[in-house]
Amino acid sequence: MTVVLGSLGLYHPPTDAIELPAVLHALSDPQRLQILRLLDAQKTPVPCGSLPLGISKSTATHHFRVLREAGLIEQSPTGTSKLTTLRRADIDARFPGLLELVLTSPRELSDAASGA
Amino acid sequence: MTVVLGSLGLYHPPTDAIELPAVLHALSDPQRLQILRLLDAQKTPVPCGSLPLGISKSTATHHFRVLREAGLIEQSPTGTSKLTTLRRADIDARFPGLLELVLTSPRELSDAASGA
DNA sequence: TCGCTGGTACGCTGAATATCGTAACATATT
DNA sequence: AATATGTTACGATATTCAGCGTACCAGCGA
Repeated sequence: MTVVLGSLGLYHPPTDAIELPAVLHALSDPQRLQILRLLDAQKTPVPCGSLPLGISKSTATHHFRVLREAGLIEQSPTGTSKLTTLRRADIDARFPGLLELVLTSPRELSDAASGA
Repeated sequence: MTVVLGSLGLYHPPTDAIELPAVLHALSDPQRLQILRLLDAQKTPVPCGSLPLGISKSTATHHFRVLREAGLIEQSPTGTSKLTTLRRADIDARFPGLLELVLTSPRELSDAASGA
């Protein structure tokens, strides 16, 4: 029996089911924060694999799933790849200002590098 | 400006060293979110143990430490207890709007907390 | 001094998670 | 059909973390 791989089973929480702890948890990982910033910078649907992340493909998949299940991104299968977009409107509707705040906040990496 | 709040041994990050991932991680736990909401409601320095949390003393200590080391609360030893306050001004200075947003966001956590 | 009380330190456990490599799968192209 | 590309599933590992109990420490009051 062949296992049905998830083309059809991509869970996206509806807007009003996006939960704060899950969102904050998803945002609390620097890697995922970076993904969101890249997505925001691109402002264009991109395949998962086209972002300059220094991690393996499986790890990337993991992070994208966390982001998707938290309601932060949308992934729509298109051809061989999966176009990923920020659910900006949904997040803004649910937690106004959060995304803006997180994307534009001081970059912890540069702060740490400056020798605090 | 290395301002050490509180007294010896209790680490409090200076305002400009409060880091986003740490803050978001601290906020991503419903229990800790609840603590912050209670602190915000009290608006008065309270001993750690005087909040109606359904957890053990050691667990409470753990959560308070996470919050303190993330820069979200200040704990100053006073007599036998430790007065705890929200570092509202510091958090607002560093991440404007975040605290307000988190404290006033939809309370889906009451559902989760009632079952556990 | 002796207790009482608020809080911490330590050790532990079970669960979650960040990471990887490898294998498998879906779609498009040849 | 065969292949190439993009992504996911699976299995494994190491780390983190929430939670607890117990023992302990620091002040305060008797």
